[in-house]
Amino acid sequence: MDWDKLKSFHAAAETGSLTAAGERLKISQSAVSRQIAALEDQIKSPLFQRHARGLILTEAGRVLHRATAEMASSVRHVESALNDTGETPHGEFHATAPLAFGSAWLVPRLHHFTEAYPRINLRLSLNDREYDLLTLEAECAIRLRAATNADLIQRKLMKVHTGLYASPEYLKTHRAPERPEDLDRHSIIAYGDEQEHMKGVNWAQRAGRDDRPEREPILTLNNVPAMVIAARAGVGVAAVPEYMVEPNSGLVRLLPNEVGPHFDIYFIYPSDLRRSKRIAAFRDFLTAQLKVYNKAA
Amino acid sequence: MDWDKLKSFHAAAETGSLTAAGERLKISQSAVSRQIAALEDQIKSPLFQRHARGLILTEAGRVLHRATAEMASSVRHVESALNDTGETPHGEFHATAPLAFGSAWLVPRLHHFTEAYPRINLRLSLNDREYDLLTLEAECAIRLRAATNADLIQRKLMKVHTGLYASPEYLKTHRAPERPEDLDRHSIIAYGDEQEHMKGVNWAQRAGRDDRPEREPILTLNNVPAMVIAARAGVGVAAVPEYMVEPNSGLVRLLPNEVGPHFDIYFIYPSDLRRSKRIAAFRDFLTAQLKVYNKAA
DNA sequence: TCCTAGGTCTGCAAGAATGCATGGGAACAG
DNA sequence: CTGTTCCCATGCATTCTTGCAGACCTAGGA
Repeated sequence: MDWDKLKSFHAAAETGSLTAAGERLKISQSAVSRQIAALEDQIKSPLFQRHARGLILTEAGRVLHRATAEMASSVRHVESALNDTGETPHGEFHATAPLAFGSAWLVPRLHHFTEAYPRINLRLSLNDREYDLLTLEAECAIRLRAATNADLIQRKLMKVHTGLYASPEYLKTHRAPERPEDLDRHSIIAYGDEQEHMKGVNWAQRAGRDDRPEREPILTLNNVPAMVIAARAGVGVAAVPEYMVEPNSGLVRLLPNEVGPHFDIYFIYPSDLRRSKRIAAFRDFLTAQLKVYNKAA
Repeated sequence: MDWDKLKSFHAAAETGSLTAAGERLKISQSAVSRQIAALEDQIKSPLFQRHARGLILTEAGRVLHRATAEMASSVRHVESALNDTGETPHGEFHATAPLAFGSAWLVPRLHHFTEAYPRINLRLSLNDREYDLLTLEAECAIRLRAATNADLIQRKLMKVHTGLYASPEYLKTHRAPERPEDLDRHSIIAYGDEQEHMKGVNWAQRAGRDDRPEREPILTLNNVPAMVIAARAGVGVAAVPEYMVEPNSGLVRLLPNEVGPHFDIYFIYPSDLRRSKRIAAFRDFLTAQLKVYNKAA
């Protein structure tokens, strides 16, 4: 059985299309098509149902996909391990972070990392879904939730508070609230998504409402940076983590003495990579930047 | 990273030579050479020390080999699983058995299996080393020792007794013993190997010696079928399992009323393959043949 | 109903990997 | 010390795979 064909099959199974698989593998779609045809020929049974919008795995395809997923995981592990030879950390390094934290806090500080470790090729996936660290879908993650798996090592980075923000222009027409109850006469920008665990930030809807039902938001977004943009554009009041708002960013903090909801941010990586120089480098970078950030606050 | 090249590397790492790897993969040695050169190029570090008699893995090579071994295991698992679709058992099937039991007992009965399951392509490895069933180095094994791993399912096939045998020609010059002590004046054919666990059969050296040291064998072999051949050729007295000697095989059983050492024979397979039709077929064949064999005895 | 978008399959020329034959080096036996 | 035997590396003709371009199919919207 031809391992390269299995690799092509794997890419097709993951992406759900021969075209996308070809792009991922940097070969043509026709090559993928023929490789998979050859595989199907060999095991004398189709691996995909060809559908007008892409591919659906057959039963045999699912069986094969489980195996190729293991193989892909092995490959990623060994690539990671081989990048940990030598003195200085180097090689491709794949990290992931939540969209909001990543774009607002992490990315503006990343140059400190890239300058300190020029031989590391960082690939940062900003994405709120949880990558599977055990199969090294990513080598480390910054997450808003602690991991439960014992094979993952985690370290709490910081506790984050949520603040209420609005633009000065908005506040010209809506007087700034003095007590949480005053939010009743404000336009609320809310966070909303399928992902329940992000709901913790919707403080603006609850603050000062006690037993009364939540306020109806005027705008619901599934993207925290977009909430900040909306607030800055004068749409209304948004409750977002403090790190989303730089000191002179043109947003005014409302009810600064109210303690909003808070949550923790974790740095997580598989215990296999305990000795990884690249992980250590990234961890050191994070803690150093946190120190600076906390001192400024 | 090119999975086919990893396959070539794996074959080279396992066989210890590019030439042998080429033979196993049915490609030329030069192709293997170049694929591995390409890999070494990619990770910028050699995978083998080229030696006049073959290859020795470097540190990086060992790391990579662990990964490719996992991949190879995944491939074998999925090949096995894909062969278990459909109604009738079919496909390649790899079993292993001890050399002696396999050649003397199993092989003469195999035609019943091959005739009953013509769509199974049986590959039987007669070998006293223990194949790793968990990585499907073989799909099932007949062994003289119980397995300790919980992921292996085992079933005791039979209890085997050891008998003392010599040829009629030999007995013309050496009177047949009437008591175990009489073996002192006989030539002993012994079993000896690095593998300690096979030593149980060396009854001929101990029988009737109580506290006295064992008899010195006149010939030591690491191959039980060869012991039978030696006994048949009149070299001396050999203690071998009963199944090694067919009723009218030209060997005489000595001291038939003495109970020699005995051991158990197990049929073992990984619990993953609990539902494998091919395993079930082989197990059924074995139990059916055992029934016939025990009835005859 | 037709058109578009997104996807897969196929013919043909270009390009990459293969096999063969050869060269060279290291171990081992005589 | 020399011949022999295993090995691995490399040049060249060949084969196989790839990429490109276009045909074809189906779902969904105008």
